[in-house]
Amino acid sequence: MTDTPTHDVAAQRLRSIGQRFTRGRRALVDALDGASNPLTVEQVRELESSLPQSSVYRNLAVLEEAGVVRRVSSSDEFARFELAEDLTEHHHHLICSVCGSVVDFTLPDEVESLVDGELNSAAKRLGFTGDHHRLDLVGRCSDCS
Amino acid sequence: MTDTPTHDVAAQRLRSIGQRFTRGRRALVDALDGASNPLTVEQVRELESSLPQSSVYRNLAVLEEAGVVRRVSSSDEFARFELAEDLTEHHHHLICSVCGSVVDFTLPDEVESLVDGELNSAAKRLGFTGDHHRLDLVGRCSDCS
DNA sequence: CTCAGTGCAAAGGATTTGCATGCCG
DNA sequence: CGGCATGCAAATCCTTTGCACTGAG
Repeated sequence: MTDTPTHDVAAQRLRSIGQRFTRGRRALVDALDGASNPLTVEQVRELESSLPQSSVYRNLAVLEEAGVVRRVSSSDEFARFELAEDLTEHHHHLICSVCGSVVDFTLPDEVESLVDGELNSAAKRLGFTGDHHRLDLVGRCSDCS
Repeated sequence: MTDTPTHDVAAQRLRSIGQRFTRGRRALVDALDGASNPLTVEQVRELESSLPQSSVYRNLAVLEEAGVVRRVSSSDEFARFELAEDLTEHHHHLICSVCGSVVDFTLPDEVESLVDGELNSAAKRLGFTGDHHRLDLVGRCSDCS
């Protein structure tokens, strides 16, 4: 078991910060890898046979630090997590302002390039060092319309 | 006193949801109006002679519901607030991933239109009703570089 | 053996809420 | 007067942390 490319990368990045790729962390990566949207801590725990929440929080923090996982903010009070973009694909989020649900979508490459160019020039102007952009559409999902 | 256009709009929107434009709420609007960036609750309280925090939270919630104020999420655990965009100007945020500070900036109109078009077509495709977009650049501010 | 990882339970901290008082309409 | 707004303090609830235990190397 293991040895999907995602597992390999996760293992390597963890190792590079002196951390192991344990069973619990594998479970987290698998849950996020299998989901098509960012997951809350509770959603992860439902998917992965009730891991203790403290371990989920702790390991998500470790995975985030290793650059395997990214924290996503929505409109509700729950933190959500997804795999880092270089393990998936650059994408954006539709965020429901009523229920907080988050759905992924992508944009054409030309649009991405244009946006990146504009953002970087704005950043430079303001003495900011850009890392990545965050482009979301806030509205209502089909359930909450 | 009062009767800046912003005050008028705020008063009207509050009235439309059956709420008053009280002194405390005026203070919040003034604080946000005077700032060039989104403010945390504590920052608001420093600016406006120590309003009680419960009132700040409660009134920001009311103002948000009235469409006068918008909640902004950063990379830290503090909620930040700014005036609604139609009371200011459409803009974006540079978010420092280290200290959580948020700085406003704008993009050329052509870019905005293009992005909106793309987002709306994606939203339609997914049964989502778009309201507004959120385009931020995450990186490091000059202090945290 | 050693030390990171785990899990439980308790603590932390931003935010919310209950309730008595005060003020605007 | 009547009801919304206020302010204090206490409660909430997501998240973090302390500590003893377990397991991999």
